[in-house]
Amino acid sequence: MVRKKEECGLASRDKRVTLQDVADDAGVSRATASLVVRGSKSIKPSTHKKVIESIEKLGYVYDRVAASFRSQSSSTVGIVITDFENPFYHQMLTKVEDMLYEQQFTFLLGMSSESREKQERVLETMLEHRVCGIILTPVVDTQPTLFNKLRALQIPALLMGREVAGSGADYVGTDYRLGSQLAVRHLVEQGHRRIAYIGGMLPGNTAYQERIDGYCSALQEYGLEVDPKLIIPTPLNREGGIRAIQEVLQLENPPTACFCHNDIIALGVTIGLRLQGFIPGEHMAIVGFDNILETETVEPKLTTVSVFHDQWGVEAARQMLDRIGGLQSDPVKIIIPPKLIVRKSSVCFKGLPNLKA
Amino acid sequence: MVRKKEECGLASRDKRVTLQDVADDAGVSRATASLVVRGSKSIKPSTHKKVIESIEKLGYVYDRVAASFRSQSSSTVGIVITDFENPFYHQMLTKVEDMLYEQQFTFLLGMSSESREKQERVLETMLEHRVCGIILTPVVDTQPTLFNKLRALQIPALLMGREVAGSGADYVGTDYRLGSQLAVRHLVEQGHRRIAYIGGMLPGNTAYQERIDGYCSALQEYGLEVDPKLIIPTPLNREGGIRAIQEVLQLENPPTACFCHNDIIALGVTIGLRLQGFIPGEHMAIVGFDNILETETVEPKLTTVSVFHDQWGVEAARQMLDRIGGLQSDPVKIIIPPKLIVRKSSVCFKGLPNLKA
DNA sequence: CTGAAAGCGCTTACAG
DNA sequence: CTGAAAGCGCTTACAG
Repeated sequence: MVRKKEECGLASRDKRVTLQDVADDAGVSRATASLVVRGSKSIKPSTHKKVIESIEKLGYVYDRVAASFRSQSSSTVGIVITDFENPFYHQMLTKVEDMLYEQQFTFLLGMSSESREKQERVLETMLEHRVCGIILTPVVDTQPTLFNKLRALQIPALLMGREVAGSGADYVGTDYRLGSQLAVRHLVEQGHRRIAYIGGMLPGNTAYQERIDGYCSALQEYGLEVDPKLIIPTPLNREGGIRAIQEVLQLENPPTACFCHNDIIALGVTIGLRLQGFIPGEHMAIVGFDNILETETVEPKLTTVSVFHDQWGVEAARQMLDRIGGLQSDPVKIIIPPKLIVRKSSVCFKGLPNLKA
Repeated sequence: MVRKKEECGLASRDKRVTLQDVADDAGVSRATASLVVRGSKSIKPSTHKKVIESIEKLGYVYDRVAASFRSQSSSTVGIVITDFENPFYHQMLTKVEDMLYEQQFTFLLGMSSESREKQERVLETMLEHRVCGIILTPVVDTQPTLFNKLRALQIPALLMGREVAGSGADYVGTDYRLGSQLAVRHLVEQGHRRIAYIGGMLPGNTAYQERIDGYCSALQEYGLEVDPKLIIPTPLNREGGIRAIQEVLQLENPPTACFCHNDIIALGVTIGLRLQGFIPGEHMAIVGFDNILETETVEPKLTTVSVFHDQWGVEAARQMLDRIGGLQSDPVKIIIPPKLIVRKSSVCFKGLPNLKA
């Protein structure tokens, strides 16, 4: 028996089922089928049913690429993070995913690895994919010109945690200055007079600068002097904390408390103290920043400043959805207030043993 | 002065610059411009230069949606994970992102939250977006029928860490059975005779079942009996570890060592021991599974089974790229051999103090 | 190496 | 509520 090519099993399997096929099968027009697929209310129930049945029968898969293309719209949001290791992103991404998903949006994820060049290329790729919005944790030295193209294409952008002056983008973050003040005030109230700041110092980056400001101003509130020797720059990871505390312990006149840039560093400080034979908390008070999960399970539990990263995700998604919905306004700054979480690491201090022994 | 609408600033800003605009500006045809954009070798350098200049001048952004649509191809891979909290994913995603990015692929990320229904909907959305491949960590009770549609559409799928019998998908994982054997043998060699297994027991899931098998068979190698009371099911998180060790410590005849389903549970066990006044490692030997970063900074450092999750990412990306490239073959199983990493938590045992005191 | 024409699978007015 | 026609911005043969 001779078959025409279109009737061959192989040929038909290679061919995608289209809305036209569904319409033919259901005995309606393509336009009608399209309305059914998109859940229009103005379709007779009996017609709706027929079309749905044909869709199931034929295994039709809606082609969003074609739909986006035709309507020149998009349901894809681009999210660019610096890396996957930082626990900060997990709560944030979980919330953002949840909320965007609810509204039928999908997201493209990119990673900048703290490289300005990679960030630029990732962003360009996302524009090529016609995302309808971008949520970005900018790398440290991001220039405002990065956002020129986004503005020209009228694609809303939202920055997370790090501001870029002149970007014209919305911003979600916290008041790092206040957070640092809360931490340092608490330590002073606990009786500490010499308090180290352990963390990065990247000039021009607000998230860094504000912490230092808060640290200094809180000390000054109590008439305490800022000793530059107690400001210890270090890489923002566990190792950085371990190395920094070794440095601290060798100072002429060591501090009795450490306020750390983030929890990861504070955990490094905890480890580092043990490595040197000290008891974290008892010999040296410690306060972190972020309130990651590990702060509750480390011994001693870590006092920290919670910045509610899950809330950042909620606000970022909400604001982005508003912008995608067409909201026109000047750039918005959403600041989630930080809160001090007091745990054992800052309230069990017994004094430093003689270091020079 | 009367202007035609097309000449208005506003109208032209709303209109996307197309390849035709670039071609017009450069004085070539659209086909030529298309070749330049896609980096064809068969274009005169002078023509290439003219087109590139026009692209920059006009701020042209390549429209991948249109290109994908026309060529009926795709450069987007879908990745579905169960959640963002598990550190397992971080190394894996980092490698996958890197390698796909090198090859000009982008990825859509979805989260199943261990819900079968959500997993199904996320997958459907990805198909609608015409991904060219799917990398999936399936939820525990995933049915092989989930993959029928993928097969019909000839979209390659790859499973990470959990097999689904009959799925027809490629698989990247480790030998959980061997990993458990390595851990338990080590504990027996250290003199332990009563060794608990703390972790989930989800029947039908190979990643779980294989661990139990390895645990039992290693004990039997040494002629030790398997005591069902020492197999403690618990949620796969820190709290689960904390609660499980409390249970263990109340047993009539408690074990002297715990082999844990993963590092997070082992960290919970460590915390739990301290909470009860015991010294982890000295009073109870502990071995984890995964080799996450935290195992090196906890006190005592955690002995664990490394399964090289970064290597999973490399292999998954490589295999997926092969499939996307058209590789036809039966489903492949890529097994990364596990390795025991001995640290302090399993080699400083001094014996359990009298529990019933 | 370049140009003219067709078409990917939808959505969008516009009639009926 | 339904149908016929146009077109989104590219790529793909096919001639020249």
